[in-house]
Amino acid sequence: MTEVVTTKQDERESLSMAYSIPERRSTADIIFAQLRDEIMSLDILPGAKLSESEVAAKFGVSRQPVREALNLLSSEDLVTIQPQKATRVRKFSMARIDTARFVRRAVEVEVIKFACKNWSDLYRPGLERCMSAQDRAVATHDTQGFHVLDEEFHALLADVAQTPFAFARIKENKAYVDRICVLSLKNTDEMAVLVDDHRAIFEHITAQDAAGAEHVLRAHLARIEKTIEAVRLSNAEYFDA
Amino acid sequence: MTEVVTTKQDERESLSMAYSIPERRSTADIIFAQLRDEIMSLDILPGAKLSESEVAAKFGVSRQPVREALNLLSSEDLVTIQPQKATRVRKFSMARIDTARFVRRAVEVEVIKFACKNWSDLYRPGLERCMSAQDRAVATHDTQGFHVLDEEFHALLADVAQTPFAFARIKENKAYVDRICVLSLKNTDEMAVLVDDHRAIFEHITAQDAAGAEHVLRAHLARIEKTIEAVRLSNAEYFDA
DNA sequence: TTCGCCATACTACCATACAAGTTAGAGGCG
DNA sequence: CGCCTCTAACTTGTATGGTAGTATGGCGAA
Repeated sequence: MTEVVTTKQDERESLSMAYSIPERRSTADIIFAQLRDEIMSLDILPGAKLSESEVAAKFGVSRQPVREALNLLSSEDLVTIQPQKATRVRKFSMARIDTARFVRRAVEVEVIKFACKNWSDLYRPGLERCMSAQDRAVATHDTQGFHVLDEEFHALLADVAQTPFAFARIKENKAYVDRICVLSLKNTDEMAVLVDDHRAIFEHITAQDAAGAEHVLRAHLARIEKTIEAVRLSNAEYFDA
Repeated sequence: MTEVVTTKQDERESLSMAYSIPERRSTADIIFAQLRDEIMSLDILPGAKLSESEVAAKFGVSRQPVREALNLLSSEDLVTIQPQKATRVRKFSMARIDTARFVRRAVEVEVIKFACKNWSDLYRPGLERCMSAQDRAVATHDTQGFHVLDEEFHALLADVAQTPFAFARIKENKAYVDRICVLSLKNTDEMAVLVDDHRAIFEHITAQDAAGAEHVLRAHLARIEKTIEAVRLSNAEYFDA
């Protein structure tokens, strides 16, 4: 298999796809992906120190690839590099959160409009199957599975809109907010409300009612707010001043 | 190369109202900024090879900081790193262009809505001064200056909307498209049309007419399309298949 | 001539060593 | 006792050598 000769961009793209992770990657890429996962899942907490030497020892490699990984994480604002001092996992910043939510909302509102315009019954089975699966996830209290299905639903919307590229941006900003919500225990009632939202959005799109779909979507995306606020109060130590 | 005190980049950094990231101005950062400028201004053309050794020799430093700079450029999709083969300046991709335009439009439409909602006459002098300066730039055929003022105008809109953070995203995506338009000679007539758009947007915002402002903004952002198409035909060698 | 193989010269990648800045703590001095 | 200072142990930043993978050009054989 000489086909594994992919460029760095390809590797990282495939990471965001979450599926089909290539095997042959550079050491730096592996460490980057690993650290990123641990930061996103809060296995490494905000504020934690990430010494080049320590990480290098942990992975059994030299400092160089670790350094490159940390540089990339820094470019994603996941860590802060203080020269000659320390590298730390960046804490949550309300400004960053607001930006992420703002951009995500803006992009997805635009996506919804295209989805209404391009609606075809060809997309109906996929969306209905996804929502049914969400019902089952709620019934079985499968928060993990629901999270995956929720993301799939929004990906399907982007498919309908024929703007799959835009979903990458939605996902980016969604991921940052989701990282915070790991700290919050979602109960089944809240999940059920989200499924209702999905159904309402679906109905408006099938009716090609852009204004209605937008209205529900905005309310849908606003629901996360009280969760964020709760986490901010209960876990203030993970937030920037 | 250790005594790096002040460069012209410092002032440009201070312009961005971003977060208070401690400025680390290492050799790698300088090389990154320099290469980025040269790529963005097309001093280095798409497809050109960027060998670690050559760049290192050019700057009189070792390969390591150059390598880090290239990694960061790679994370911004400005270069492609082909392991053990070469590192090249990435060519234009229509998919990437469409994504950038889509996101920019989505975000700025949202910004405009907030601007209408939050309008106050306090913002009037700044915007009027900016538009007057644009008139002068058109009159003196100062395309360079117009470009700066155009960006300032859209930044001011974000100020009105009280979403300065969102402008960072607008600027990111705007920059990618602007890079292409370097290849196109803007004539004064086109610039005058853009100023008219700005005035129309301004009027709608002062009247707090969100729908009207959005309509003009969409038309405004669509004007670039024919420029892109022209460049794509006249400079096909800089585009990906 | 044309095809296939191999040596060679390139590339990015990784490891190691050294340099320079920061912080914390021990110890001397007022 | 309290404060200042200096040292030592961290940290990240840079330089350099060596390694593995890739493309290319030349040579030999069909």
